Amino acid sequence: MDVYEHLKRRLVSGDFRYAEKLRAEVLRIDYGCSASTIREALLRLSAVGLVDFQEQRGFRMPQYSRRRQHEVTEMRILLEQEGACRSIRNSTVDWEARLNAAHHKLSHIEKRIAAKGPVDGLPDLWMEAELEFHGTLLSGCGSAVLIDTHLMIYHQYRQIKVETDRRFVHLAENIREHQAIVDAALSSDEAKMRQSIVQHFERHLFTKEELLEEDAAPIPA
Amino acid sequence: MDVYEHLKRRLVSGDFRYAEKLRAEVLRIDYGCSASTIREALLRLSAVGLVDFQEQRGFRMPQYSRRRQHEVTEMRILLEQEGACRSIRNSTVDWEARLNAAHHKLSHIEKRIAAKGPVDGLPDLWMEAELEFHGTLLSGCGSAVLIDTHLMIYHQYRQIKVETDRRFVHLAENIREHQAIVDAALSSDEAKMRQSIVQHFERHLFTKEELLEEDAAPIPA
DNA sequence: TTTTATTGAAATCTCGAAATTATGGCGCGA
DNA sequence: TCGCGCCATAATTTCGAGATTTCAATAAAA
Repeated sequence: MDVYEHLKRRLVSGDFRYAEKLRAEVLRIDYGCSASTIREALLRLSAVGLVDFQEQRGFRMPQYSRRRQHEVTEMRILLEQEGACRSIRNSTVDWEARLNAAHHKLSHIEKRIAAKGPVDGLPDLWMEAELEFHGTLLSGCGSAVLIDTHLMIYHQYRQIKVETDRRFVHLAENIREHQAIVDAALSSDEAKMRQSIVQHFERHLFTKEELLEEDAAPIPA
Repeated sequence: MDVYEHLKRRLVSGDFRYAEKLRAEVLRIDYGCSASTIREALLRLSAVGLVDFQEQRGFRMPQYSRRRQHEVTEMRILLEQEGACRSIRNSTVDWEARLNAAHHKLSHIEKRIAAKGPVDGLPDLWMEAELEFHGTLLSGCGSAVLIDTHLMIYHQYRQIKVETDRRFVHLAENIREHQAIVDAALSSDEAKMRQSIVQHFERHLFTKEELLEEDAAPIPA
C-alpha cells in the first residue's frame, strides 16, 4: 500500500479533524509498517501544505482559518483563470470533448446527490469527478508547472473545505456554475471564462471585516 | 546543522550538475549524519520540485530542459505580476521604502559586479539580494499562500538558471529592468508594473520552435 | 552481431531500538 | 494560592543493520 497517497487521500477527505495531531506511532497500525515510513510520508505531505510540521513537535492536520481559505481560494481563481484561458487559446476539439465528458460525469453525480442526498459512495465519486473536471479545464494549457502548482493548491482547498463541501449546501449553484464554465470553453470566450470562474468561487471568499473578526478571535469552520 | 536548508542552498547554487545523482550515502559524509537523515531532507526537497525522486531509483538533481525553464518563467511572471499589483493596491509608505532599500542594495552589488566581475562572495551576495528584492515586491500583497507559492517557484527558477545567471551576462539590462519595476511601484502604476515584469523575464522564455527543437533532441543549458 | 539470462555488487528502502527532546504532574518556596 | 523548577513519562528524531531491488558486467543463445 502506498502510504503517501493513502494518507493524502485521508487528509483531503475529512478523516482527520482540523488541528488533530498525527502521531506516526498511531498511524503505523493502520498500515502495518514502521513509524519511520509514516514519518517519511508526513514530511513529504508537509512540504506540499497538507500537514503542519513543527520540529520536535510532530505533525498535525492544519488548523482551519478563514484567512487561509480566502487565500487558497484566491489562488485557485488565479491559476484556474490562467490555465483555462490558455487551454482556450490552444483549443482543440479533443480538449472540448474531454471537458464536456468530465462535466457530464460530474453533473450526473451532482443530480443524483440532489435527488437522493449524499448516500452510498456518492461523496467520494463527486470528489473524484470534481477534480477530474477542474483538472481537464487546465489540461490543455500546455504547462506542466501550472498544472502541478494548481493541483497542489486544489488539494489544499479540498482539505480546507471538506467539512462544508461534504454537506453539499450549494449543489444547485454548483451545477449552474460548472455549466457556465463549459459554455465559456465551448464558445472560446476568455472573458466569460474568467467571469464564470470568479462566480464559481466568490462565495468562498471572505470580506475584510470577516477576516479581521477572525484575527481578534479564532473561528471554527 | 540543518541538512534540509543547507542542501536546498546547494541545489540552487550550482553545487550539483543537472541530472547528477544525489546519493544519501555520499552526502552523509558532508554532514556527519546517517543516510536516513539525508534521505528525509531529499524527500522533502523532491516535494517542492528541487529534487527528482523515483521510487527505488533514488534522487537526482533535475535535468535541464528549455520547456521547464519556459514554464517556470511563465509562472514567475504570473505570480509576480499578481503579487506586485496587489502590493501596489495595498500600498503603504513602509512597503515602498523597503522595496527601495532592497533595490538599492541589489543595484549596489550589481554595479560592483559590473566593475570588478563576479569575484569574492559577490555572486552569493547577489543571489541573496535578488531574492530579497523580488520577495519584497510581493511582501505587501497580503497573501501568505501567494508568497509561499512564489517562493517555491522562485527557487525552481534559480535552480534552472544558476549556471547562466552566475555568468552575469545580462547585468546592464537587469539593472535597468529592476529600476523600471521600482519606478512602477513608486508611481502605483499597475499596467506599467505588469509590463516591467514581463520585460524583466521575456528573454528567458523560448519560442515555440525552440521548444519543439528540444523535443526532437535534448539540449544542454 | 544482437538479444536474452545470469549473477554479483551496489544502491535503496524498511525497520526497531537507542538517543534526544518535549510534556505534564508534583513539590517547594514565595 | 500562585509561580517556578524538577522529575518521570511520553513523543520525536536519529541511527545503523538487514532486506529488497536495481544496475552492470558477463555469458549463453538466437
